[in-house]
Amino acid sequence: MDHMARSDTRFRAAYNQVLDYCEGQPKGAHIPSEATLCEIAGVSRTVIRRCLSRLEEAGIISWDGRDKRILRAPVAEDRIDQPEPTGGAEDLEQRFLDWVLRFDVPAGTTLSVAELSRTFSVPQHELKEFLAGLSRFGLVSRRPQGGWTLLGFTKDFAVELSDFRSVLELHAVAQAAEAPVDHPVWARLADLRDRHLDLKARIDSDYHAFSKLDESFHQAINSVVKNRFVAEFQKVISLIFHYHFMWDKTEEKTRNAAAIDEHLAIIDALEARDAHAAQEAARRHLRTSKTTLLSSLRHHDLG
Amino acid sequence: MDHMARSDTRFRAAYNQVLDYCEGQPKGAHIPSEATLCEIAGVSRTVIRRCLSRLEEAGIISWDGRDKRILRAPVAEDRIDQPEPTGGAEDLEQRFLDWVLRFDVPAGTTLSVAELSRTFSVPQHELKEFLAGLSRFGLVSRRPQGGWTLLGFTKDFAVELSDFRSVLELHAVAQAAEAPVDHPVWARLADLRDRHLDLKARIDSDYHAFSKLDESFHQAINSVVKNRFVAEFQKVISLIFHYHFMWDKTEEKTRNAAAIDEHLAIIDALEARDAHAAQEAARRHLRTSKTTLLSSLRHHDLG
DNA sequence: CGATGTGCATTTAATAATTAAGAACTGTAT
DNA sequence: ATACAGTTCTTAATTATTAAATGCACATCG
Repeated sequence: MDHMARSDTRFRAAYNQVLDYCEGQPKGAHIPSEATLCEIAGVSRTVIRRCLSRLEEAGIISWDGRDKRILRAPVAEDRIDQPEPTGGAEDLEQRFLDWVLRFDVPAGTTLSVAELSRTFSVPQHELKEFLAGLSRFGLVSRRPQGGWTLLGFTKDFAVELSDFRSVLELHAVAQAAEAPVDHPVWARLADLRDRHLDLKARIDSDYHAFSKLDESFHQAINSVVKNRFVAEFQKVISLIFHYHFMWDKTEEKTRNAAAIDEHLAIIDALEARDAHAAQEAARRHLRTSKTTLLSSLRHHDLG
Repeated sequence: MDHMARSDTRFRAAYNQVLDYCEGQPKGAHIPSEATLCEIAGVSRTVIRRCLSRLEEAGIISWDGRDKRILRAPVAEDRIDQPEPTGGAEDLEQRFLDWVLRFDVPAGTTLSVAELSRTFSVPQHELKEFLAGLSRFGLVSRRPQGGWTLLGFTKDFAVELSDFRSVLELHAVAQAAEAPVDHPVWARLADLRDRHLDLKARIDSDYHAFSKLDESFHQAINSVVKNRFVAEFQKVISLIFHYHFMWDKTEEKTRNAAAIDEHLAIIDALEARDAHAAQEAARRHLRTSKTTLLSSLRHHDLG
């Protein structure tokens, strides 16, 4: 137990789960087969056998071959502490992009795995995998001397991202216009129209609320396209646009008020099933978004 | 020298490079500063100092502080062997997709890093990074018990891939139709037209040659779009389509003859600067491709 | 005998430990 | 005052170690 290589999280969780099972059983009851316990806990037999060993040691069960019986009911002290409630390892993507944009990490910066590992408290190998994934989107690239370089967030990057977004979103709008009347998108759009009108009425005070509404709107439009590639890209795209608009506070009120009208125009055209008008409205809106993203980069002295 | 952790490839290369330098110098000559040698070899001072130590041990130079002189000319035996000429680590992507399609690895197969590491003779951590990258494209996903699952190459996957390809390629065609007269794409298209007509004339015997021509054609079309995201995806898309057509031999001759005509129709429309006709021709061709991809899956008993 | 279950051995994956390489800081001789 | 070497500290690639998964042979019970 000195130098642990791989974490025994799986064992700990399984052990507690088996304890849960034991609690529901009366003293002297037979315990099901190892394989059955595997299915209950969702782990391999190796782990279950470790659990049984420990249960025997703790005097909670007797175990001799296939004869396993409950000796006493488990108490609170029998449980094993679950270390680290996966505090940091989860939404690394969000946190990473947040960090890049919040601190205006400039393009060309070399990212060190060790340093990132500390700031995000995530094991190094997970970060390596994460960066490898990002490199597929052209956001980072490996340096010949080792390490990684942040490529994104130049002017070129923003232009290409915007253009790509336009391609995807115009396609989504075209699909939406053809959606059958009972498609869930129509209910979502009706709801979104109300929320847009609502916000428009109180835009002077609540213009900050637009950011969330914007995300919902674009999500609704893109939900019409059932495509894993589109979905994956959409995640990155929406993150970047979303964050940039959050940090760029110049003329936020005017900008958001204008965007609301642009959204409404798209909804109008879609509900009228006017595919051509919807395309045009969407094109207009995407053009505005692109301009905003570019100007926000300029304010941050990038590109 | 017992258990090496990190490879000393860099040192070996640098050492030989410094030997090269020494060969050009007369006996007794002074050797430039460590920093200068760094620039010559393109490595850090740490490596250069290791080189100097070894050169001193080998009796090739004398080294006392900044006083470094050549004692004797290096001979062939002084060189260090350059291990492994990076035999396998390079185009892993090609080899992996090739492997999947060649052996019809079915969707849902669990891929073990250890096994893949052996079959491709690539270090495990590189494979992990590679798979992490692929997961961004929805081709594989991590299993909770560890390991990875191959997701792609189901019917759904093929449909979504084809649709996504259509979106990108129709956009590219639209861009191409608007390209200025001096754009290099026109020369490429003219050349492609000739090669298509040439192949069409001898299709009965040389229909195998179409595969390469197809790739060139789609590459030319997409070259108009300067976008890193499009380019990255195009790589995967073209690989998958390309390989599938290579393995699916049913009615290859008829299929290729038809595709040639479809390509020519697109070229005709583009050269006439008729954007609408080009879109329609491209749409027709993409529809055929999709059907072919789907039927090839059916022949392989997938989906 | 067949089905189900266990014991044991092997294989795989996560993570720590190790070592080469990189980079910065410091003193010193020219 | 400055270019250089000595030193120390960091970082990244790779091996080693341990937890977990898997596969096979044998046992036990109906």
